[in-house]
Amino acid sequence: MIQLDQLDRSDHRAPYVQIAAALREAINAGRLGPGDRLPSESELTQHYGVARMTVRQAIQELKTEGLVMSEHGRGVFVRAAPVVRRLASERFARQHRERGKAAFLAEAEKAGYVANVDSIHVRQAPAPAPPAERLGIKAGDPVIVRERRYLANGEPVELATSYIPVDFARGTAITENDTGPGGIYARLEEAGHPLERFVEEVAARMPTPAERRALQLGPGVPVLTVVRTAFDTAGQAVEVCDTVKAAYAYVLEYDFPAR
Amino acid sequence: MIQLDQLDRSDHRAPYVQIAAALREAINAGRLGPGDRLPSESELTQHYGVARMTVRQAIQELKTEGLVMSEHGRGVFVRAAPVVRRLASERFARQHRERGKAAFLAEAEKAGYVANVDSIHVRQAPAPAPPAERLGIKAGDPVIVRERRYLANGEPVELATSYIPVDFARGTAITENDTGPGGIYARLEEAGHPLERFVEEVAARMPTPAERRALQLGPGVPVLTVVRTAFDTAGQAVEVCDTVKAAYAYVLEYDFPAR
DNA sequence: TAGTGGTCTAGACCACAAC
DNA sequence: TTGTGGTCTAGACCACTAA
Repeated sequence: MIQLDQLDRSDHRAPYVQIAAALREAINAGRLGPGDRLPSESELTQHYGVARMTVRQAIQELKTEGLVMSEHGRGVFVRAAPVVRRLASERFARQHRERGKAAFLAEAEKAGYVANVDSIHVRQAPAPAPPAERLGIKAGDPVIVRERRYLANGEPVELATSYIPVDFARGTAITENDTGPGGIYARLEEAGHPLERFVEEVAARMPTPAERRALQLGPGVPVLTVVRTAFDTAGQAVEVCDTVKAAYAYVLEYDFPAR
Repeated sequence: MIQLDQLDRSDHRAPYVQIAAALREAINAGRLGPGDRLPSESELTQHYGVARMTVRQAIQELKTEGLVMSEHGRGVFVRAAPVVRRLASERFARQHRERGKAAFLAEAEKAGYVANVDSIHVRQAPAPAPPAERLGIKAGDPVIVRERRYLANGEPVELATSYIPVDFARGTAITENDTGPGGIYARLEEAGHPLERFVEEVAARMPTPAERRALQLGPGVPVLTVVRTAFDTAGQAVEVCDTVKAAYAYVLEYDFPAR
């Protein structure tokens, strides 16, 4: 078992807080690396001379912080190091579209991981209020809804839902499962809507149970949400893309002038 | 006490899961609104006929989801709806600095809430590795470290730590508690470092216990982290600002061209 | 002072994983 | 079969809040 300090009974902090701190320190110092198993609950109860519930409370702290995850019958493990992907603002550069690459795939190629898309579901439906507002249409107006899930090295990392007013999608591959080289944005440009700018709204929250399942997230793991609105050169919003990303897998990078 | 179904002993779900589900449903259905107190632990143990730890585990679930927060000696309360603030990219526009406003205060004025800054702590110290790398200096080189906490309407919402190489700060108010009109960036520009661009790296994670205390976050509430690097017109990184924001209080908005 | 949540003990039985 | 974590019981004492 790894080296862990004993409890300091003169410390005003509760024993479970001290135990959690000792384990956290061991992880941060690298004595416990990604994927390593923590000492078992019975080892910890003996080492610290406390009841099992006290040890479990310490571990609960670390789970809530997203540092560790437990596997029934196997043990408690340090969460694997995040495969951090930087999504630079350039990821939507037109040159990628001209070369036939969609943004997620272009980024994957650069960062050296294997990207996949699955669960593609395309349908026409009435627009929900939040995307309708951003598109400048009325809630309930018909839109093409494209849902898909992105995987990196086989792990699900992002859920995305795009909303495109039917008028902009008619007669294009946007209504197909496979949108062809360059993806949705290439098709919109061909259809007379050259893109000028994007607006992204970034926030974070805890996932819903459905999102937890789809992204295979343990408890205590937050998600990043990004709502991107694409505008054409006429200033018209042509697409809203609502994404939910596993927070551990992403760092979003933005570059902007000081003016 | 509000209406709650009894346990279903034929249900395969654990009692604490059923109790959590019943309380969650009461919140979502509006029988328990924001700020309302949940039934006390003793009321719930009697109602469901279970041990106190079982009830506490159910409440722990809801805390992890960010639905409720507990107050020692008072009770467990449904969390109030978030007050969302948008921080547009323009918040660092030079015009604000010229008018003598720092970014946070300029944003507050626009959005109509009362902003405060407290716990300002300024010191000189060796640079930790992450900011040093972004500043293009060696870890351990001396930097001015400015720590502060931002409050909106009296609630703490953000912790910020800035790192400025001593060479850029010498002889300026950057080493003072009060940096004067326009803040750090105005002083850097006066000192011969006109700002050209910013890079922000955005991510989300669960807070550390210290961050939880400083931001008065319940367990199960994530934070947004933003690391901003400021570059002058010579392409030199002149400041790194590391911020931790209460996720419920922020939506970050970015605007960028399609190129 | 009464009621609330916070922490802790010392057991118990169960489900799951690995040998 | 052994060891792991998951769930639960029935108590205990403490710290905080409000009347």
